[in-house]
Formats: sequence, C-alpha cells, structure tokens
Amino acid sequence: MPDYPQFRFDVTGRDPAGSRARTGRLGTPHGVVETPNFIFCGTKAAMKGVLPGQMHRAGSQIILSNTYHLMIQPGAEIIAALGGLHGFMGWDGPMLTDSGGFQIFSMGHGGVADEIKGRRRPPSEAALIGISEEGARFRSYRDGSPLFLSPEGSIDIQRKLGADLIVVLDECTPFHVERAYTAQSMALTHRWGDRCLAEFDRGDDGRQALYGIIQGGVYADLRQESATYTRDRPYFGTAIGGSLGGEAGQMRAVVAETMRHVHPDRPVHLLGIGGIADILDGVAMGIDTFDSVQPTRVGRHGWALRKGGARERVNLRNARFRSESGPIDESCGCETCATFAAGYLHHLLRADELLAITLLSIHNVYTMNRLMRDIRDAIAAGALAECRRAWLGAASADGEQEDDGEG
RNA sequence: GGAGGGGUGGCCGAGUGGUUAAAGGCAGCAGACUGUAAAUCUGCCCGCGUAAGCGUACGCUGGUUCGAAUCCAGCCCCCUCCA
Repeated sequence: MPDYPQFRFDVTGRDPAGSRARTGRLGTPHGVVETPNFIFCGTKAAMKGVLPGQMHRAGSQIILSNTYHLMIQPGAEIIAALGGLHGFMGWDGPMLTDSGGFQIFSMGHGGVADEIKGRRRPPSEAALIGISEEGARFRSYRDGSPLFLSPEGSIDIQRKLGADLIVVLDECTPFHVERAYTAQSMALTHRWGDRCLAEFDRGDDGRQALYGIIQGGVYADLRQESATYTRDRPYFGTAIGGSLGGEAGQMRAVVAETMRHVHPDRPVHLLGIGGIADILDGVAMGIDTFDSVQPTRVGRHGWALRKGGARERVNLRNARFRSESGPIDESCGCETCATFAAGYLHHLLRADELLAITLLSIHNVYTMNRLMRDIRDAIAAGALAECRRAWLGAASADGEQEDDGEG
C-alpha cells in the first residue's frame, strides 16, 4: 500500500480562537503548498488567458487540470511524451488533476448550480450514456464519440499526466435525488475508490499522492459512513465532493458533519467551492484547500472580486465604471490594479478586447491568493473573525445567511 | 431631363391589408455563474403605469377600407444608371 514518501502534510498551527481552522504545509515533489489555500482551475492544461509566470506573480501556489478534458484532447500519451503536465504547460509548481468524475455528473445532470437550483441546461443529448459497476460511458464533448472511463483508466491517465496530487474516480451525486440513490451512488464511489487505490499502488513510483473522495449528499449518516471509508484507506488526502445542499447554511451543516469523521492528519480538500464567504466558512471547519472556476470564470465575464465590499464582486461592465480613474480595488496589490484604472478595464470589456480577460483573471487570482494569505495569517493570530469582517464587510461578518437576491 | 430602386423603433435590417408596439442583429441597462461542454448564458430595452391599461409610432399630407408600416394620390429626401 502506498506511503507517499515524497509527500508530507504538517499542521503548523491551529486557531487559538477556538474554531477548527488550521494552518499547514503540504509538501509535494514540485514544492510546498501553504494551507489553507486555493487551487486554480486550468482545466485543459492552461489557465485561460493567464501565463504561468503571471499565475506565480499573483501568488498562486497550485493549479489543477482535468482528466476528462485531457483524455479527449490531446490524449494522455501526448502529454506524457511532452514532459507531463508540468513540462507540457510550463508550470513547475504543485499540481492536482481531477479524476473526471465531476464531468460524468455534470454531463448527466447539468452543472452543480443548475442542478441544485432546479435549472436545467439544454438537454444533454445523451452525453452520459450510463454508469455501471465497471465505469462510466459517455460521449465526447468534442465529437460525440462514445468513451469509457473506469477507475483504473482514470488513475492510468492521471499517472501519465503526472500531477502531484491525483483523485479517485467518483460519481458526483446530484442533489435532487432520493436518499436511496445517494446511498447507492456513495457505495459505488467507495468500490471505485478501492479499485483506484489498487491501480495506484500497482503503478506507484512515489511521484504522486492519491486523494479519496467523500460522498453521501446531504445525509449526515452517509457522510459519516463515507468519511469513515476514506479515513480507513491509505489515501494521502481527503476530498469532500458531491452536492452540499441548496444554500450556505445546509452546506455548512453538511461539511461540519463530514469534518467530524475525517482523518485528522490528512489534508482535506473541498471540491468545487470558491465563494469568499464559503471559503471563510470552510476554513473555520478545518478545510485545507479549495478549488473553483469562479475567480477565473467570473473574471472572463467582467466581474472583479473585491475585499470588503458590499458584495463579493462588482461588474466592471456597469456604466458607473466608465470614467472611474482609480483601480478596481484601492487595497489590491496585483499587476492589474498597480497599472490600470477601472475605467480602462470597463472599456476593454466593452470593446471585447482579450486583454480584459487576462487583466481581470490576474486580479481575481491575486485576490483569492490574498484572501488565503490573510486567512493563514489570521489563523496564526487568532483573528479569523476580524479577517472575515474585513473581507465580507460588517453586513455578513457573522456568517449571516446571505439572501440570494433572486434576479 | 429620362429610367429604376429606396425612405421602418439609437443604428443596421425583416415585414407588403388584420394574429404588428412591429422579427432578427448591434448598441444600451442589469443579472447569473462554485471539482470549466462557459471570452458563456439570461432578462429588460417607445412614453406613462407595480399591473390591467392608456398614449404615441414605420419620410410628410391626404385618401381607400370595418381595419394600413403594408393599397392609392401628391409632396419631400436619398441612391444607381442613361443623357
């Protein structure tokens, strides 16, 4: 069984103020990730619109890519032949690859938010052919050709991709599904997890570390069972996946319950969560790492993250920014804010200039890294509450439910 | 001077008797986005009104008709070709 000689996770501090928050150092063959931290999504072996050097300068320590997308294009063999993900895309820091499990889910049921909120994307055109004990059959998003991904296949591909941290194949259980299905889906994820572990061990060369995934939907007992499953297996880290509920309060409850049963000495990753308030919540419950497309996607859509505003982000396309001569965020130290006025970003967005995407992505990436750094400092200083207030403003400083103003 | 084509909501542009406050696109005003099928998608977009609704509206002026952006007449303006 794997023992991950080239990896470490050391808890370096705990919140003296009493929350479950902790700081740590996650050591990989490509460097250390200070935790809590955020993992940026470079799905197809690229950060959209941002160079590796710009990611570094924005304070990023780790990024991720995706098995599903890369197996379709260009294929794991090509990437392996071109130096693995690190050499291929020119990123020399720590990396994680996702297993493809989320895509199986999102193609079958729509994205997480769509599914939770009862929205349906246009019919998925049988993108998901079926999930069986063996694995998942689905159609390529590029040409519709039928593909198959098994637990062993996912590990094999991830081995060729060569990220430091890799993840078991799971079924990301939908929210609007009966308990029986959630339980059955969780059990399948566990069986797949064991197969991933066996395949991982078979080819283990010490360069990668495997995360198990906890499912169980919104059901406390299932989450406990799933957390216990991962705790009792030789995974390096623990990931919490699946739908966490319909709103922030339920998410907190589910994560809190799950965290009670998680292996205490392993790094814990909360899959797919990236809102500022959500991260502050998660950190207080002991989560070590997060990932989300949010910072980069909303950036591409014209929104800038801001510290301490009335809302977590502002839409720079809005007319009020047209002649704004100051930076997006006075307190920000990113390359974008150091050089450009908000009014300039506004113009670039309106003019459909590609530079807008790069500049806003850099700002949002920097802002997330700044948030995580503030959080790490705050934990050490026992000042998480102050940190929360500084980031969210007085209104939502106490973990108040934010009413999701319906549009 | 002759022949032909055309003038539609901020712009472009459908529409040739009713179901047309008038397709569609752009621009504009906002919104959504959380393990990226996403530089994507959604709503609004003549005026007043929360709405029902009312009022204005397809170059101008008349006319035909139960009913006109659509048909007829005159006028104004624009474009192409021939002199």
